Amino acid sequence: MSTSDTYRKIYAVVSSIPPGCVATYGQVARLAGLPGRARLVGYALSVLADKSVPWHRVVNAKGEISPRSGGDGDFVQRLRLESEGVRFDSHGRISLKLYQWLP
DNA sequence: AACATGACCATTA
DNA sequence: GTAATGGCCATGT
Repeated sequence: MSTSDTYRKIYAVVSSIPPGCVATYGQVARLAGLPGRARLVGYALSVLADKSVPWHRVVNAKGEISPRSGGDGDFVQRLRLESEGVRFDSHGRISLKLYQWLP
């Protein structure tokens, strides 16, 4: 098993998140067979450049968008989610109770 | 090989 | 509600 396989597994799980739903980093890690490696999910997405992967549907455990080093990333993520029907509350957070993906 | 960094999470106080 | 701590591991210097 090489590291690329691990990344592909993560991308596969993220790609399987249905529109209008979100998943947390820890959740993606678990579904990818990597319990406790939530940080790798974040890292995998940070180096991701594949537009076919809906990375914007992945948020942190607080239901908030994680700030990133890139430029417009966090801003674009919010716009994309709202475009899919996901609503944010006054605190800029998502109601996981309503939108979290339950496979 | 060692060290620092990073789109994180859960627990504890 | 906030703050600090430990665990996780790929990448680049």
